[in-house]
Formats: sequence, C-alpha cells, structure tokens
Amino acid sequence: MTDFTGRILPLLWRRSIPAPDRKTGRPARLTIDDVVATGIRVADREGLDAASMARVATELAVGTMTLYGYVPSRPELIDLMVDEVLGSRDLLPPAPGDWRSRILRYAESTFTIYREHPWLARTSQQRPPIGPGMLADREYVLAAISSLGLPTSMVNTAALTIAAWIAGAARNEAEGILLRRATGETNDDWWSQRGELWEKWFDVESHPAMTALWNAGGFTRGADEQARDAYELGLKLLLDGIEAASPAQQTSGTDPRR
Amino acid sequence: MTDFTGRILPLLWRRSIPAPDRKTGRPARLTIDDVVATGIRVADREGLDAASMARVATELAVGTMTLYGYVPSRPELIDLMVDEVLGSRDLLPPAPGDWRSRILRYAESTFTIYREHPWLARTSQQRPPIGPGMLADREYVLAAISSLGLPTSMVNTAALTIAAWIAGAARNEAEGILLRRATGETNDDWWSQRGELWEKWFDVESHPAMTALWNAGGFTRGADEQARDAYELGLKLLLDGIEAASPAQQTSGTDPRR
DNA sequence: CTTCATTACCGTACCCCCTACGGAAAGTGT
DNA sequence: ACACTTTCCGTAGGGGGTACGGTAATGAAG
Repeated sequence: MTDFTGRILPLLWRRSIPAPDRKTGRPARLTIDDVVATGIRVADREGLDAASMARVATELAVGTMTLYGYVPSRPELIDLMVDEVLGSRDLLPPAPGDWRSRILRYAESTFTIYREHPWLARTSQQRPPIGPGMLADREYVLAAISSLGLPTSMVNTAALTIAAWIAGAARNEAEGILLRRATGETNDDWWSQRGELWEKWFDVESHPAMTALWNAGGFTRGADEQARDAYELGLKLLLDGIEAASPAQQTSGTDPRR
Repeated sequence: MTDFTGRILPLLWRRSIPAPDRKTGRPARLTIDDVVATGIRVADREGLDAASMARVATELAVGTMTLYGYVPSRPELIDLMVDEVLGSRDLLPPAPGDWRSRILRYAESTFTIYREHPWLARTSQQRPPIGPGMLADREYVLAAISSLGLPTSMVNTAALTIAAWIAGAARNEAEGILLRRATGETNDDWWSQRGELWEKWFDVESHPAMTALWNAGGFTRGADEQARDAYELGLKLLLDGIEAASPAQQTSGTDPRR
C-alpha cells in the first residue's frame, strides 16, 4: 500500500496530482475521499470523538485496519477532514463590493461552516493543515484586506486580527452547539439553572461590580445574545480601526449597517 | 462516601462551606484539594490527557477507583482544576490606575496562567465552571469596564469583547506551547518545514493576493511574531473603540504605549 | 474487649480507543 | 498455473473511564 513517511501534504494536495493508476495487485475498495467524507459525516452527526477509526471503518463496511491503508493515522484523517471542509466554501470568485462587505461575506461563510461542522471547534488553530482549502481561506481574507492599501507590514497583521476574531466567535457558537447536543440543554437553560444556586453561594460583598450591574439590569439578555452582541461590537471596532489606518478610504461616511 | 447527585457546585464552592466533620467511619486518606492539585500538577507537566484518573491516582499512591470517592467523574475533576487555576490569580485588590492599565494587568495575568497551565487551552469556554475563581475573573473585568461610565446595556458586552480577545490570544499561545512539547518543534520550525514544499504544490495563479504580499516581503516575520502583532493590534483597536464610546474619558490624549 | 455501624478503599470486569504486525485474499501479467 | 503486487483485516497489546461489590479501618456501644 501507499507508503506515508510522515508526510501528509501529498494527501492534502492529492487532487493536484495525477492518480498513480495502478494496473497490478488487488484493486482498492475505497478511495481516500470515501474515508474523509465518511469521517466528516459521522463527526457532523455525532461529534469528533464518534469519528473513531473503528466507527468510520464500520460505516464503510470494512475492517478497522483497512483505513490505515488510506491514511497514516487518525490525526491525519482529521487534518484531511478539516481541509476538505474549509475547501467546500464558496468564497471564490471574490464577492463584489468594498472590502467590508467582502469581510462580512467571509464571516457569514465561516459561521456557516462552523454551524454545519461544529467539531471544527475542537481542532487546533495553530498549525492547521496546509492544504488547498485552508490556503483558499487565507487568500480570500488577504485579497479583501489588500484592497485597502495598508502598509505592507500591516496587511497580514490586519488579516490575522480579523480572521482570529471571526473564527473565535464561530468556534464559540459551535462549542455551544456541541454542548447542547451532548447535554440536551441550551446555554440559556444551563445558565438559568445555575442562577437558582447563585443565592446560595454568591458572595455579594466580594463582587460589587457584578452586583451593581445586575441590579441595574445589565444581565437581562441571554448568554447567546450577549455573545452575539460582543462579536458584533468587536467586529465593528476592528473593521473601523483598520479602515481608519488605511491611507485611502474608498467608502466615506459611517457604515450603513446598524 | 459523599453522594454527588449530578451537582458539582458544592465541590466548586467547598471552601465557603464548613467541613462536615465526620466522627464515625474510616478516615479519608486524601482531600479533594489533594486530588485537584495533583491533577493540575500532572497536567502542567504532561498535558491534560496525561491527567487521567489512573495516573492521578498512581501519583497519590492510591487505587484508581478511590478518586471516585472525591470527585463524581473526570469532567468534574477538570472543572475543579480550571476553577482552581483561575482562582490562583492575584487580581485583587484591583490594580490602581485607569481602566486601561487595569485591563493590561488582566491581560498579563491571563497570559501568565495560560503559560503556566497550557492545558487550559483545551477546556471549554462556553459553560465554564461557575466557581469562585471564574467569578473573581469576571468581577475584575467588569469592575475595570464599569469605571468608564458606558451605558448599562453596553458594559457586559464590552467586557465580554475584551475578555474574549485576550483569552483567544492566550489560548493560541498555549496551544503553541502544547504543540511544541508534543512534537518537539516550534511553530516556526514547523512552518519553515512546510515552506520547502510550497514550491511543489502551491499554485501561484489561484493565490494572487498571497503571492503579491509574499513578493512584497509581507511574510518575513515569524508565525509567533505575527500572532503577537495581531493580538496587540486587536487589543489596541478594541480598547480605543470602547474608550471612544464612553461619555467621560478620564484619560485624554493617546495611549503612551507604542 | 468485642461487636456493630459507618465510611473509605480499591480489585475486577466491561467497553471503547488506537495501531503494529503479519498472514490471507484478490487482482494482473506471463 | 504461477509469480508478483497490492490490498484487506484478524489478532493482540497498551490506554482510558467507570459500575459493582467486597474489604478494610475507624469510633461508638455494649
């Protein structure tokens, strides 16, 4: 079978390479894409942990060890799943309009994939799989930022800032979805259940700011709404600040949304 | 032994409650604090996965199942570890100075605990353990924001925004530490290893913005430096934006740092 | 001092996971 | 029919979490 010597890149970029087209030997029953797609399907429905080697193999009606002929090990399978999902976004061709609406489209798309594949929230951001999907993602953000005319040294910084904010919010939402599935209660259910016990242990004396804000009605919105508010505030501040740092503002006036 | 009926709050708040002081029966060899402290110690040194029930028990020279007399199950142990660590910060009494320096102190402190306990990056942000440590954390941020005089409806939103940005950056850094430990290579090592293969698979045509930025020297800084730059840019923009939204600016002029 | 009630300790067993190894199986070409 | 190549996968070994039920250690009562 294929010899993976610690390298996952040929697998990530397998579609850029002509298939080896073997003539001899026992024909394979599956393709890598079958394995990756099944992993994604199981993870979508039952979470990342459920997408075990044994489970994916069973789903494909194949022995567990057969998968190791397609993929070096489970971590690599997960990398392939991540890149596959990132590559499934319809970001290209670049959205028309100014940079802001392009970023907003990116944000929408990011939230969408995290909602469809909430297990993404449990994969590492550092050292992502360097495959076509992930690069297309970066390219889109960089293209949007580049149109601003920022100094070169700031372009990637600004892109990382915006992407990190959006991904963080999407991950938080996805984490909430996972927890709702796992526990059967929503975030708001959960917080209000604890609310009952606040009376019992919460020490008013040592939490004056929190108490004051509570009494002033500063906690009336639900947890999910608060998270949304924070996301939108942060995004607005970051976009405004970056736009203000650019020499030539193409859009004048304040942003019409909100 | 103690009967946990699905409730972890009494464990989190155990220090606010007088010990039951049993007179009869076999005396316990351990305390919950022993178990939690050992869990933290193991996780600090070898990662969250290493802090298994079996391992923590061995460390305490006790049978695995003995731990279940102190803690309902492993997830609860981890919650207790998280709250313990959050509570170990020296945030109180509130730092002197304006709100900005208070937030910067919070940020420093957050980075410190994530560096000392990088496994925190692998614990959920949504639905954190509602214990004394986590509440003290929130209280500090709310107190700092409150001094700004923002409209009530915006206080918690601003606090969440800032806390989320800081925690996200601290988590990213911590994730890097975990990966360095696990793989033995730094982030920059890792990226430069991949760099060799860019020539092989990267398609210049479909990544014009990235290619242009590369040629302009926009990727000369290392991955960790880029992440730091992005963190600092984001923090500055968020703080500036929030300050600008407050009616009474106590500090006038631009911020002296940078 | 014995016995009992109470509490804590923990060995065993079951189920699930990942994966190294090596032999069996299923094709092609001769 | 045979060799050759490639794929399939059973077995086994090392982890992990935790339910169950028996055993050990104490204070109190007799």
